[in-house]
Amino acid sequence: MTLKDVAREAQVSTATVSRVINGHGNVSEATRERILGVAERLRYVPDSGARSLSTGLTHTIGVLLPDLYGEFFSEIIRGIDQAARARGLHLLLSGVHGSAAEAARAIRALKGRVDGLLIMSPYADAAFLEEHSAADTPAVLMNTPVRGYGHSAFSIDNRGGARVMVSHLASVGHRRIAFISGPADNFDATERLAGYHEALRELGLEAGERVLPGDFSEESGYRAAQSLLTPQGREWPDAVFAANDMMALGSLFAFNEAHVGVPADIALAGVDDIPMARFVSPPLTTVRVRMAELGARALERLAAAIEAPDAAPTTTETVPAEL
Amino acid sequence: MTLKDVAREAQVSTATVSRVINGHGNVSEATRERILGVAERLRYVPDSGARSLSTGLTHTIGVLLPDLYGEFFSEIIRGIDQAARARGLHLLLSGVHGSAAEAARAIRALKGRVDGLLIMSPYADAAFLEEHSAADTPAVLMNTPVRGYGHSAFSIDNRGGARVMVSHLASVGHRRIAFISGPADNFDATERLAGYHEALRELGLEAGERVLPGDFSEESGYRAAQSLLTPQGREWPDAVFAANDMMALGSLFAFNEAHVGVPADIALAGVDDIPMARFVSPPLTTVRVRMAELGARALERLAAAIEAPDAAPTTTETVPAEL
DNA sequence: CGCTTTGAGGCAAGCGCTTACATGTCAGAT
DNA sequence: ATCTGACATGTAAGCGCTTGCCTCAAAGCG
Repeated sequence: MTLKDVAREAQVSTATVSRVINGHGNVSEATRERILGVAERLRYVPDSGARSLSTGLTHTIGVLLPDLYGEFFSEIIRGIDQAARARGLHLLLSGVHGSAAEAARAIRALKGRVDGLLIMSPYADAAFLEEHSAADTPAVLMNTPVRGYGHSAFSIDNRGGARVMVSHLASVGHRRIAFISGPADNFDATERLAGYHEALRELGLEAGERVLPGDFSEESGYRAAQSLLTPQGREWPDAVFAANDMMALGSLFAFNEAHVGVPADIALAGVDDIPMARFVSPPLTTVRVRMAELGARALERLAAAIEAPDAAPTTTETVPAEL
Repeated sequence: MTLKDVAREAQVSTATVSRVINGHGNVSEATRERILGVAERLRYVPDSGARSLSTGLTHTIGVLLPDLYGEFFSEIIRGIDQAARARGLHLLLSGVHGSAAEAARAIRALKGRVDGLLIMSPYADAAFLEEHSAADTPAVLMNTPVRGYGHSAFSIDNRGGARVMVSHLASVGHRRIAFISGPADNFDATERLAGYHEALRELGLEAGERVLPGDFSEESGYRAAQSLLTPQGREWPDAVFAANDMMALGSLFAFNEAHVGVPADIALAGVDDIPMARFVSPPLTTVRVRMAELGARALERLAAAIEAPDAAPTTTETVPAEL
């Protein structure tokens, strides 16, 4: 079952068998076929582990993701897998839940198993990688707060997406646009909030600014909407823009309960384009993020970096489309 | 950066360093600490690839999944990952879309990289594994049509789930229960249909039997429901049981459009417990399948088989719960 | 006809690590 | 004072594969 067995059986040296298996030249057609025959008969399958040791190439890339929940991640993984398959690469998947220490351990455990790293983790900044990953292991960061520093990074254009949505709401006539924010320690959330602020400023709509607290949960969206409806002397906004779809859904339920018409009385928008957004009535206006594309592009970039470790590392952004 | 470097620097043989790194005894406390110090200073990280070669253990298991779409798979992966993490195992993920040949290639490419295989694929029957996978590589099948034959297998209890749902519908008084079936070549779909038939027979409700064609798409559920409503001389059923939630949703829209009250005029049920089922109004009655649990249990079983290749292989089923 | 090419294939040195076995030491035991 | 272990290390043989370099003979050359 090893190279050596095939060599013995075919009466040649292991070198020749190796050449045949790898399609390197300098083997006569006759022996070539004999060896192929023997290999077939013996059901020889090369041991990729051993091959990796001697070539230094694993054709595998390590993927570190913070959590494996939901549509969001399955989309990323799908994109990565698709691109990897096209390039003949394998994926070593690692969910990193906890601390930076756990992330570090995960990265170290990958030494010698992967040719490169695809990382989405709050801890993965340049210093962290410098510290825990071999210098010669290319890495691409996904959706990370930090930029540049010798590693490529792909991020969702949260800020831009939020601005596009605000512009859209403004363009259909809304002036007082409220925002339901996400967790303050969440990168996506703060970026979306920043985009909201920027857009208001640009459009001169600061007067209608109103930010309600939220934590990405449906529940928090529900509460935020309710707080909006209590007659506190302040007028209702024309539109409510939630930092994610779940909160938008929560708001929708609150509005429904209060018999506030959407979009008749108040417009409602979210971010994420979760499948559900399409199915509620009225369908939610939402910003789509093409996660699969993000994953695929990150993989492509990594693959390129592996093949030619001299291409300039850039920070690029995935552009979200309005839905 | 290799064992040898550490050995040289610490003025000992590689054997001793190896012993220290792996915590094998017979090393004096003094050298032990010296070596640890040097390793730290040199930022030595063992090459797991090389280690695998010489120990024959990779601490990695290969996961073959047919498709990487949606909640369904992210749940399976989450369950697997969780169990793997608990056991210190890594996951080599491989999406297999196309033919049996592709699946075979994927399996062979894993030779020497994994200690075991977790497979969900229509092609993966015993003969297939026999043919393409090394005899000494344990494998566990998930949700596969074929049973036993020396490999453990975990399946969703589609049949039982369907029966439970039919019983439930019957117990709340429905007598004429229609079924919207899934693709005829889909294992899950045919099992659910079989469960439906069985339950009707057991309950003596064959008279109300009615099977409508569907293909798991929302669209097909919509059409099925419409076909039910056209006055063809036949009475409406009391209840409609769709082979999956998407079709149930489609039906729901059709009923809403036709101003047929759910559940007032007709009951509606599905299978899968997709998140959306909770959010439509009225919430769908649905059968839940704990995919994460399935994945986790399959991984556990595989891990056990790797550690002790002599445990009896069994075919077990995941039990779905009514929601 | 002697000499350089060239194609086919073998030799053997790794890749980085583990581990059975051998060696050397020193503290008791006799 | 000699012997016997127990303990701390070193030696070296792999694990399965790749590859630079070398050999050998047949073919091409003037």
